[in-house]
Amino acid sequence: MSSAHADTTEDRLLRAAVGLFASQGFAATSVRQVCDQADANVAAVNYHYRSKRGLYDATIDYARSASVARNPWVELDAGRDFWSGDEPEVRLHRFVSMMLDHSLDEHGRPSELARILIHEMLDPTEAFDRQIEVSIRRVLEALADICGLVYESQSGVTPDEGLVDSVAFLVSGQAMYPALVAGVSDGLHPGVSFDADGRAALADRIVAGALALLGSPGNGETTPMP
Amino acid sequence: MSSAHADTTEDRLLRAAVGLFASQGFAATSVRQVCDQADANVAAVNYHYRSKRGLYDATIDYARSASVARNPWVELDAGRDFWSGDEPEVRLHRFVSMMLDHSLDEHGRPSELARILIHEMLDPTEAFDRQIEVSIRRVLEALADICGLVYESQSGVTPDEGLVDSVAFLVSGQAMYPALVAGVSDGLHPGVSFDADGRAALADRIVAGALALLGSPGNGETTPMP
DNA sequence: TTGACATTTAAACGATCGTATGAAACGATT
DNA sequence: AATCGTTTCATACGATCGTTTAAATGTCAA
Repeated sequence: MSSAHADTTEDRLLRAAVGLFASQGFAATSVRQVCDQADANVAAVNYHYRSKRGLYDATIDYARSASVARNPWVELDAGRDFWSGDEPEVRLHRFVSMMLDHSLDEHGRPSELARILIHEMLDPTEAFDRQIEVSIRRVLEALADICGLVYESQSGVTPDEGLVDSVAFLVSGQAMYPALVAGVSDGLHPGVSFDADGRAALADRIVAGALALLGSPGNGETTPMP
Repeated sequence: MSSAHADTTEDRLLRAAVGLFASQGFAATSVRQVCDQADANVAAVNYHYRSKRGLYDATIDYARSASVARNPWVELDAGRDFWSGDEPEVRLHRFVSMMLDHSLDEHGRPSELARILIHEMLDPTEAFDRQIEVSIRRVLEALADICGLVYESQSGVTPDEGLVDSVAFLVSGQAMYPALVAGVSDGLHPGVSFDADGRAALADRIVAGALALLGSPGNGETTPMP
């Protein structure tokens, strides 16, 4: 498989920018840094993207497209009905796994998109209101929706919104945290790995904890098998 | 009690720096920004702290002292024996509450120390190896220690390190996440609040999830004791 | 080959960066 | 009042910032 990057100046700029913006944020990354790493002239950024912020906007779209290409958000586009054939617990597990797959790349390193999102949450730029917030909110709302279905299916009554929102919040924190710590995790958290196996174990435990909070049917009972 | 900030130039520099470094990080914060906000001359930083990084180091110590003064890490200094009179579950709950109190200030806003730590985890400077990593690791090790005690007290056997490390990791993620999202949380997570009541509810649920993973006796029947 | 257009280039713009300098202002001790 | 060490000040250094300009180069239809 030839992943065959295009080698236009625009693409080289984007590929350099996504790494630098992800690791340093917008303000701390200089146009010259990007151009040096992309083997491009300093003026290339302003020619192809109008300004540094134009490049940043394009970089966010690029990072998101790449992340979605590797790992589509099937639950988001499908709405509440698409997966209705599956039990809510299974849907929750798959959704958490997807969140982890968006937070970490295939090598267990933090994904560039996730790092950009974290930078924007820590120190928002104008891109937050324009591009970031909406996409994050869609994920969180879908997650809360699934948590509500889990609650509903286990207790039979309409969900307690406070509990469901809290659980969705805690689950999203657990799924986002690896993207924050994986970059320096050689030192911290020596007992946790973020490769495919580690991610699967993590997803299992995040879901187990969430199910317990949402009123799991029992510890010793059978849990749904995928 | 007169919290009576000293009004020396050094203190004004520190108080301005802790806010700016917390919200923008080291690289994106300029010396002139700090001096303007502190009503000090541009040369004041280099006179009192040798360099921008000298100010940054002093700022980290200042933020940590302030955080510890508001909320001491009793579990950290006490080691394994001090609280041995309490049940491990109680110790875990108190420790999680302390982590949340270090992540958020009294108004439910992200604490400055926590934001500096997150910036350092996201984009480490030399201060990470020199000051940050050790202090984070002490907290995480204490947390893992308590999780191990919980596991031990509930299953009666020596802890499974993989499970205990994972739970400690997930708990730390849940306790750190509010510091990341509280700054922009007016939009995201509308159903979750970070005031005193919200924090208490959060701590309850984090602990409940952790206990479920560590094998809580409470849900169904007690797990067999050898 | 010529002409029209797209892209790249070297060079420079003013602004701001971290830092350094030397003189002025200050406070405490003779 | 004179002196000395400490702190603040205006100012400036070289480097780098984002951005702009005009000329050089590449591309391709006519």
